Amino acid sequence: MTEAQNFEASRQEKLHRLEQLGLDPWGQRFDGHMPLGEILRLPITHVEDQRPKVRAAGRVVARRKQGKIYFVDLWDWTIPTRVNKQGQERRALQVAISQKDVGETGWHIADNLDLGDLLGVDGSYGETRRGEPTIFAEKLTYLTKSLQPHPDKWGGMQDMEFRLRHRYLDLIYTPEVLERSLKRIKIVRRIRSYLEERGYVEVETPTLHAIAGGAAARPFTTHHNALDIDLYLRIALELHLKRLLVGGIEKVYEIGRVFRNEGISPKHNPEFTMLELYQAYGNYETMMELTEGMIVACIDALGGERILPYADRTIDFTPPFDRRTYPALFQQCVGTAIEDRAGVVAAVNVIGLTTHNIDHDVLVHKLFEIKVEPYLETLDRPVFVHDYPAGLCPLTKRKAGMPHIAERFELYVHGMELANAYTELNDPVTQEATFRQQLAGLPEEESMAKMDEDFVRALRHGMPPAGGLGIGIDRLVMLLTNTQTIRDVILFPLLRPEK
RNA sequence: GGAGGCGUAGCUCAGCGGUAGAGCAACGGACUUUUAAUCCGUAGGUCGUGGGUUCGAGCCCCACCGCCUUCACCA
Repeated sequence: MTEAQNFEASRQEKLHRLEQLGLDPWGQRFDGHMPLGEILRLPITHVEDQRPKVRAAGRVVARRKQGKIYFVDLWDWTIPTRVNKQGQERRALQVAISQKDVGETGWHIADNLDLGDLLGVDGSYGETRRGEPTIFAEKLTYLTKSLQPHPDKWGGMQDMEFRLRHRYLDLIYTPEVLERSLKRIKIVRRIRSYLEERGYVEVETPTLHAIAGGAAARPFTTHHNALDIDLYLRIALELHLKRLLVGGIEKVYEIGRVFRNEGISPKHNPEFTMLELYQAYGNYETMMELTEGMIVACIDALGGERILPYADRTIDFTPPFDRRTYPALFQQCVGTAIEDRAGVVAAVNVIGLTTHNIDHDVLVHKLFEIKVEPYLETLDRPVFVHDYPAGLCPLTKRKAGMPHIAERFELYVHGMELANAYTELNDPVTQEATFRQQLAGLPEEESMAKMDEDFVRALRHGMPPAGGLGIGIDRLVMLLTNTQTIRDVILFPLLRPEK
C-alpha cells in the first residue's frame, strides 16, 4: 500500500463513518455564518452566559486534543494575521469542542475531523483562561470532507512549482498570496471607479483578430473551423478602441487580456492584462495628468503610504512625478544628440553592434536601452520619459514643428515601463504611409507597422484628435505590492502541463 | 532557444559511494481550557524518468522530463 493510498484510506474510512451516522460528508446549505475576521472583532465578555452567539464556517487547519476536549483551528479568507496574548502569530480562530457541550453526534464529528475539512460551528464567542479568542462549540455541522492531505501547517508551501500547481492551497497556506490577490482586486476596482468618475466608459472588444495589430509582438494563432480562417489572439486593444473614437465614444477604455507569443520570465506571462484608454480631443499631456492621478489613487486605495517598498529599495510616488525628455536623457547618458547621425553610429559601434542598413531611430533606441534604461533603474521616483524619436512610433502624432519627434511618453518606475501613452495619429494618409513603410532593420514581427486596411478606412471617416494610454496591470500590481515576479500577481500563470 | 541550479515520505528538509533519515501530517493509546500541547506505541519511500560506471549508486557520468535563476525576445 502506498503512502497516498494510506492517507486516502484513512480519510475514506472517516467519510464512511460519517455516512453511517447519517451525516452528509459533503455538506449542505449553511446560512448566516459570520466571517471569522468579524467574529474576532466582537467584544470579549468574561461572563460565560453573556457571550455572543455565533455561527461560523471555515477550514480546519490544526487540531489538538486534550482528553474530552478538542481545539480546532479554523481558517477563512477574512482571517487577519494577528499576534495573540502568548506573543505568537496566529492566522486562525480556534474552536473549543467539549464532549459535554456538543452531544454524541458532535463528538463523532470532532473524532472524524481531518486537517483540510470544512466545518460549521454554532456556539458562543469568548476567551479561554489563557486569553485566546475561542468559539465554544455547541453544535457542529460537517460541511466538506477533504480526501487529500493538506500541506504542513508550519513548514507551509516552499516549492514554487508545487505552489503554482496547487494555487488553491497556496491561497490558504501562503498568506501573501491571498493578500496580494485582494490588493490586485482593489487596484483594478479603483482604476475603474477613477475612470468612471471622469466620464470614461468601459467596453469589450474582440479577442480574436484577423490582423494582430496595435503593438510589436508575435501573436498566438488559432483557427475558426466554420469560416475556415486563421485568426490571431489579440496583442493589443488599440485598433478597436480607436474605431470607437470614430464612432463617437469620446472617453473609452478596456481592461482586458492580451496574448503575446514570447518568452516567459519574471516580468512576462504569455497572457497578461492591459488597460488601454482613449480620450477624444486630448493629447499625451492629458494622459500624463490622468496617469499620475490614477496611480496615486490606486496607492491611496491600498490605504498606505505613498512611499512604497520595492525589493531592497523604495519608490516615492508622491506627485508630481518627474518629467524628462527622451532627447535630454539620451544626451545625458550617451553623450550625443539623437539627431547626430555620425555620433549615434559611432556610439553604437563602440558597443560592438552593427549599424549597417539599420534605421537611425532604431539605432538611437538601442542606445537608449543600453545606456539610458540602466540609469532609469537607479531612480527611486517614477519618471515620465517623453518626446520619442518618431520612427519608433508609427501610430503617434508628430510634435508640432518637430517632424522627427513623436508625442509619446513612457512612465518608468525602477526601470520598469509601467505606462505608455501617445497623442494618437488620426491622419489616415500618414497612417497608411507608415503602415506601408517597414522600418529598415526590423523583422516584421518586431514592427508596429502592420497594415490594417479596415482601420485606415475607419480613420478616413474622421477620428478625433485624441490622447491614448496603455498600462500593464500586472506590472502595476507588482510595483504596488512589492512583488518581484509576475507569477505572483497572476493567480494561474502558464505552466507546462504535468507529464 | 542558450547558460547555471534544483528534483529524497502527503508537506518542510537532512543525507552526497557502503543497511533510506528527522519534524509536521497519518494510525493506536493516555490526558476537560490547550497554544507549533505533551507522553507511549505504529506505519509510511521504484530517492523525477531511463540508461551507464562500480563489488556496491539519492550520491559519480550521459540523456530526457519538470521547476527556479539568468540572458535573448517582449510589456
